[in-house]
Amino acid sequence: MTGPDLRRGPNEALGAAGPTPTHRRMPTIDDVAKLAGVSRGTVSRVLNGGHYVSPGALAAVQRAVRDSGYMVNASARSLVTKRSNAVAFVLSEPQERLFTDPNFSVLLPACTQALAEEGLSLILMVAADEEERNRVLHYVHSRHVDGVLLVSTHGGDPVFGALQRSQIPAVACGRPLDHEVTIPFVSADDREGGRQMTRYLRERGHQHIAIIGGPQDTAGGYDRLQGYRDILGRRALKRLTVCAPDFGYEAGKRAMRELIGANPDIDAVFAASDLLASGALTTLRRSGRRVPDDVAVGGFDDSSIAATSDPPLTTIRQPLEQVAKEMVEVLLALIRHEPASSRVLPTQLVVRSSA
Amino acid sequence: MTGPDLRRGPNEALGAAGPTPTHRRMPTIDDVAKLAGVSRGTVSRVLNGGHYVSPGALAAVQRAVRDSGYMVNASARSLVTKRSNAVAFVLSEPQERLFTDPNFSVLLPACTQALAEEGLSLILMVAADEEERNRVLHYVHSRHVDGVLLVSTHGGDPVFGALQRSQIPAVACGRPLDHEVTIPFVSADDREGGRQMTRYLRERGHQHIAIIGGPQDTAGGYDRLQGYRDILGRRALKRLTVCAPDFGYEAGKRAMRELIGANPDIDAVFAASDLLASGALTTLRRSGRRVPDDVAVGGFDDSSIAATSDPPLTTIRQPLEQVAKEMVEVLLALIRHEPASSRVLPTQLVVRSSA
DNA sequence: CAGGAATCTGTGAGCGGTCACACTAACTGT
DNA sequence: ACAGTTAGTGTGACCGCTCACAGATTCCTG
Repeated sequence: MTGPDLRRGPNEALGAAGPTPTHRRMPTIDDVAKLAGVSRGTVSRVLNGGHYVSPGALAAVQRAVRDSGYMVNASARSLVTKRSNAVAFVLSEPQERLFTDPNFSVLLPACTQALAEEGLSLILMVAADEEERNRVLHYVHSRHVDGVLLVSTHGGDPVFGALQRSQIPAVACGRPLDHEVTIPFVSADDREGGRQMTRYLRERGHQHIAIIGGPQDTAGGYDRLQGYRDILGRRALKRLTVCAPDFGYEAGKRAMRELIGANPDIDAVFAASDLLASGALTTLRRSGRRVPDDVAVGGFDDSSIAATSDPPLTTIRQPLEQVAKEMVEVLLALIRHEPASSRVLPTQLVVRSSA
Repeated sequence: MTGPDLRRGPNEALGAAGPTPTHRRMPTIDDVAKLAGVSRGTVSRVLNGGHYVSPGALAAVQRAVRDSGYMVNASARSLVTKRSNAVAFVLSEPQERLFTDPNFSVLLPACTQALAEEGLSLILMVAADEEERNRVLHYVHSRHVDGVLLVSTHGGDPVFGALQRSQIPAVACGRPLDHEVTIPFVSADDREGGRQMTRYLRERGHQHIAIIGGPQDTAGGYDRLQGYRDILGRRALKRLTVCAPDFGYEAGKRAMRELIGANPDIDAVFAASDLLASGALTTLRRSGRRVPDDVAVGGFDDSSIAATSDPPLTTIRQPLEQVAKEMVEVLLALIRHEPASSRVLPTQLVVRSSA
């Protein structure tokens, strides 16, 4: 005997913006069942694919759902299915990165998008310091989320190990440098990208091709430099190489200053990121050199600033939207206990005016 | 890598992946209770503040929690408390904005941070088109989240109305232009900011101060232009005013071209965003004008590009970290059914080299 | 036309917490 | 001494859903 809907306020306001003082109780699956004249089970079946439901019941339930404005209660469902339909996007980096690195600004919405298409939502977490890292780990471990998308460039990040130990489905963005880490990853082919740009600069006839490498404790920084060396071999002199401590604009300015100081007849520079390249551009302009006439500049990422810098940057395109999509794919496979492995996506040379 | 695939049956049914066989069952509150030799209720009390618990029981429970690796199940808790401890960050804008607008890159992590400090997590949602908007609304309405942080600049956004009708706690970033909208908001004082910059340019002795206004269907675009007019009054000639269709770089380039076409003796420009200013810079450089000697340029936002553009931009600082913090404050008040109202934060002139 | 398969439906038993309530025991004040 | 607090505890009733199972139809198919 299920009692009728008592103790609801007399307030029947529906669409109107009428001031409803107390929270109107949300209709439950039982309300819908009663309204449709069927059982809980049937409503549930309709809600989960509609298999084994007669056309009549289906229609009745759908109408009841519409009429009552019913929405399934996520907590109740998660409680029994043990699936939260949410994924954590963990940024295990100092805060500034989110501020400055344009790559996140495309990776993040792309992941949101790809997840949304699968009915999953993205929970953003930043793990800059020890305390935040613990909070994130605690959160993840208590099964708030079905999986983790991990963005951390620097090697030796403790989050990798912790995640790995806890058996939670996780995918990294970019190849983890730490060899102990077996979490699958998705990344662009940084090394080949480095080769592409270096090859291009050499083919354009440049004789003194310098490189502003990224931080060597990141896969991107390391691999791009390797690609450069793959092409130039021993011709890649020490004084043509500077490694920046980060991928940012200021670092690019400084590195470029160092380079022209050490080697004034440089006629080309490959910077390991667009931001570095943009900094290099500034230094070159201030030193009175014209780009690309005196010095050609190549970037990496094809981020938004590549097109808006002056001159627009010739760069290596990282297919970040694709990276996001595949990260989600791999994570989904992991969540479903299907086999999944790391993926490396091809890069592409984008020629603009700077080289 | 994971070992061979041991799934039973090739069933590919939707969501019908069986109960995960390998997962060892997470300890429940009953396990902890048994381990500590107390009842469920006592454990629950410990978990929720520890009031009315004897020191002995407290210690026993804490040890049991530690030993068993227990973590509370969020779904179970949410089911009864009706609180999800999550907040949606809804970006109701075309995708590109997240890509290009540097403001989001500071607002977003700042909100994440502020929420995390209150034990809330941030769920990122992008509502670019009709379909996505419905998905977001559906999500929010089904009480997945306790509240919504809404970022939408353009007036007439249907999300406002929908959110308002549904009685869900919500706070907007930036003043909604639509007068029907009563959702509280937090924003910088755009109008006063516009006055500050215009006043500064006038005080520096500039005679022909133009403005590149933002889109007039956004509060920022509209108010900054009003601020400019507050100072210049009728001296603000039509041919000194151009309104860009968005706050972006390209729009700035184009607008600047229009301005110098219509009025070659412009000696100062106030751009309604740093990105617009940056575009103006490019056009000015190409037209052979020096900044700030020939033309002074003022921006707005004090975003990351302000410091890295060439020359560095004199601009108006929006306290976005503060905006984020106060948005969370207001939202929290709303969630707790405490009174809360909109807040407008002061802006600040930041002098660099461009003006 | 019997009988097995396939379709459709309702029911009860949880999922893992919280919370109100009842109860005990020790501590008050008069 | 007795009632009245107050601290500390256990219990049962949910919260809203899914899922396995059993029962009831209908649909073949030999």
